[in-house]
Amino acid sequence: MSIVQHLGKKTGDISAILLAHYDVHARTLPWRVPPGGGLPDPYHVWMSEIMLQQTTVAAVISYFEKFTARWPGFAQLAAAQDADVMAAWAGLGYYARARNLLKCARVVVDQYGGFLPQSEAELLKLPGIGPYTAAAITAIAFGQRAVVVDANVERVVTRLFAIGQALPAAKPAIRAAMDAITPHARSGDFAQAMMDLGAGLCSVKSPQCARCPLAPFCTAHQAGQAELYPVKPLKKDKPLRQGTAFWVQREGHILLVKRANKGMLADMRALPDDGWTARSDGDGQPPFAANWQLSDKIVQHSFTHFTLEMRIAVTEGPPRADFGEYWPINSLDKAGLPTLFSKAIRAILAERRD
DNA sequence: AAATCGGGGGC
DNA sequence: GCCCCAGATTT
Repeated sequence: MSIVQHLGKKTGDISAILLAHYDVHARTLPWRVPPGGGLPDPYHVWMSEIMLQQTTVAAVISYFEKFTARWPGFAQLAAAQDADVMAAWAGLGYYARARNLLKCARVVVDQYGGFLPQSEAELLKLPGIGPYTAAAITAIAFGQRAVVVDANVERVVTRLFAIGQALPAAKPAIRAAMDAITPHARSGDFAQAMMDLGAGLCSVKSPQCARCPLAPFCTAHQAGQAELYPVKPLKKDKPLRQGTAFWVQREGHILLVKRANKGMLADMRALPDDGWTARSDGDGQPPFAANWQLSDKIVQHSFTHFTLEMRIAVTEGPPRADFGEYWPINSLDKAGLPTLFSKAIRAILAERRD
């Protein structure tokens, strides 16, 4: 018997009860309008959904405010300088999203008259918009029914129906179950209600089933095993890589470079480095011959699939490098550097204060 | 199907 | 320290 058949007539009860709960308990977020307040601005929905990919609400809020204040709509964003957008995204991570954000805004302006297409299939063709984001925009911004599945929904649904298959193999079953409980009216609110539930009561570690409006429907809870779902795949161990970054100082400025347009931290402004990657250590070779002094400070930074220990070599005065740009030390916070290099700079400046 | 791609918050 | 997060894209 399939999950959908097993649900029977309870599917409507789940959405009705959860929506009633959402009407009272919805989180207030900058990209939302209160329940019953009509549809939000599609530009805001799109912007928030891109920023929220694999990123917590708490980390996104200030970036959302900054971006929408500086670029209030698709037209303004499409006209922005690439480097300005990349710098504004600095610190949020997954920088391919920033490049795709800009690409997408330009496609919307050039090919869609400045408005997002309203069909899920058409949204799916746009840069940076995958199955989750296309469904979320369709439901939340345009009020059309769509089946929205993110990590919160995966957790809530696997618990509701005790789906014991491991991720990612469980995804088709999860989607089928979400499809079965998604209402035709207010499917956007329903999706957000499921996400609020996953971010709050139905948490990873210690779910608060006693306060959950869906507890009467929840198979995992009834078995006292909510925290066992979803079943995750074993994760591989992260390698430790060694690398070096180079601090080239001249007359109150330091040398910054633009990283390659592929791979780690692509297109971002950065300190020169010795070519470290996720797969191999750097070669330790500086960008040019000089009197290099190796700092005692070592920056440790953990990425998704490896950890980097980065040493910092310092040189001052001539020779002048014939590449990159010299940036004023006292405004390095405005250079738009990824966190790894911000850490390195803080380390050197702290060393000098000591 | 598996690997790649950041960073911070929670515990 | 480890786990996770409003995933998409490439390999």
